[in-house]
Amino acid sequence: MEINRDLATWFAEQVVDWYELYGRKTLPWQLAKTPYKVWVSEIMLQQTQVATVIPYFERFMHRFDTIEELANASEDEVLHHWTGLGYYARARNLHKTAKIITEQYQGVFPTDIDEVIALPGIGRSTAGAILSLSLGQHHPILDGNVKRVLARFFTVEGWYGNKQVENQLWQLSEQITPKNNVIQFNQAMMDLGSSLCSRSKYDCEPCPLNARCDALKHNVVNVFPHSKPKKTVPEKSCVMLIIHHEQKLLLERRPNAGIWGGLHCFFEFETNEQLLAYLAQKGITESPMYADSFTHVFSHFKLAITPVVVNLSSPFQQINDSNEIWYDLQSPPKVGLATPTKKLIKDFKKLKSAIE
DNA sequence: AAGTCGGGGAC
DNA sequence: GTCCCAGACTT
Repeated sequence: MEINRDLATWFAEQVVDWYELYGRKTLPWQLAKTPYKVWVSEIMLQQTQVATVIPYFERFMHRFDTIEELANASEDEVLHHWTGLGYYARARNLHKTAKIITEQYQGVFPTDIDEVIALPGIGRSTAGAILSLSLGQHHPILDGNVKRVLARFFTVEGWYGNKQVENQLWQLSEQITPKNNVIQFNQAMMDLGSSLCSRSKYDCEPCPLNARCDALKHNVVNVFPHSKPKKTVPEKSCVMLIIHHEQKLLLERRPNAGIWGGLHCFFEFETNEQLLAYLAQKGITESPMYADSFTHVFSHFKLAITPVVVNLSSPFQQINDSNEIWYDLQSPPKVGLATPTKKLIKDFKKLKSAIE
């Protein structure tokens, strides 16, 4: 879709002028801006709202104040600072990339867009955001906010999870992004998308683009962007084994591939029979105690979890699996925890007294 | 092109 | 309850 040049110029001017008056300028990653800060913020902000990110960002930057500091940390500690944010591959890729930058770029964040896109966890939009926002380089971006503004302004049909639709939106973003004032423009598009042009609570009256917005003109703002075709989410169930001995709980580190990759969790079994077989195989004779199950909800399925507590009278002689740790309730180790694990640890005393 | 990967906030 | 959010990666 080819955009009229005058329209593109007008669009950019409107957006930049609006930013000067109403845009966000004092978010934690906007103060004393560096590529490192913008990079960390962009990764945290993937599929995650600004308000949720802010406290995580502050803690993360306080602990890892340079790329080198991050590169030298253990993956467990990085995941520890990510606990509760979700999409844990983001944290592992962030750590991996910090090592690459330290080793291959002398600790300096690369400034070539193709080199940046080649880094783990950074795609075209995030790379464009980092280099434009921190260094003023001329790159278009296409996050959820920009997609929504463009889909409405140009009434782009179809769900933008679809590749065809996304390509079309990229072409629009390329044409609309101005050579001058890229920093203000890109930031403004995200601000606009998350405020006046939000999905449900949009407010067109004060919008700087309302004079020429196609969706507004045809009174169809509410149906753009077209939403994702829905389907029912599957429900699964599992049993989580909490092995307990003298204020210590046994956890295992999960493989990086799959759900909760790299995080520490209780032993998870699909069925109670599998759990009992495991106890028998380990020679554990103390009887398991069953607590009330609860449901943990993911984007793509639900998981009904039944906690099972076993009080060991004497601990295993040795832990021969390096992925297993005794989690000391008195002095908790800094490792990544899945949210249900964190909840179970927090509620452990209550849980225990309820079933004994 | 479709599926995977989280958790929380808004409604 | 539903939907969505400053997406990237695997298959």
